[in-house]
Amino acid sequence: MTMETVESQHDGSITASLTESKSAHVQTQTGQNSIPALAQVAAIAETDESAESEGVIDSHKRREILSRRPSYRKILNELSSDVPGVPKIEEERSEEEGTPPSIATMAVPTSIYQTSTGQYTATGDMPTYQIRAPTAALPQGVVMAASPGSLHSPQQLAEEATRKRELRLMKNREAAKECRRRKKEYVKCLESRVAVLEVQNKKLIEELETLKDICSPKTDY
DNA sequence: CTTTTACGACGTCATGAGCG
DNA sequence: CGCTCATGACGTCGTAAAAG
Repeated sequence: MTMETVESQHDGSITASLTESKSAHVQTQTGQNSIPALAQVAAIAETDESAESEGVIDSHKRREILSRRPSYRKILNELSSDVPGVPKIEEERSEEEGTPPSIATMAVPTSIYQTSTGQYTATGDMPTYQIRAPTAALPQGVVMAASPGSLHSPQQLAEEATRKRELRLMKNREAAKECRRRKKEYVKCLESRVAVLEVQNKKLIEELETLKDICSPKTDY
């Protein structure tokens, strides 16, 4: 698929500013764009007229501008500390924090799937995914057993590399799912906060009108 | 009924942040 | 400094709804 289709890509959720991110992507290959980051870019673009008038945006600076913002959890938790009404994104792995990540069966909080055999079986109506069957399946439970120093033959090295790759992919897969979940939660919280603030705003406006009526005597003559 | 479109979810890659 | 985690970007797939 070519790149121009990206524009019409419908990544439904929050990739509203693909054009912006594309330009950033081209320049810095970071592509680390986000909504708050965009806001920052806009804000800085406003205040940093001089730099822009020179026509040269220091790539390093741009990099900083586009650098990754704190995680959703951080933002939301900071928000929630300011505003009592905003719920926190809960730390769901608080208990299994100490457990090594390379466990065969992971205690996924939502219990969406199992990873015991490299097969991702979704419960409910979710589709079933299968990891591309590696030539040497992950030796579940003995992950990280062999140290690189003990490997000799190229084949062993290749197997080790494959195993490491599969492990990394599996972890990243989980991380991506979790990240999306948090993102959705984050958006929901923001939406609910908007609703609350709108109500608040409306009330304040009404109050203001009432006070105006009270304080300003009728000027009938 | 078939095709098109929109959307959500996923897997993977790249990369910055943070930690030991 | 290397490693792991978090997340944006991208491409793909499945599905529901609309259009033909």
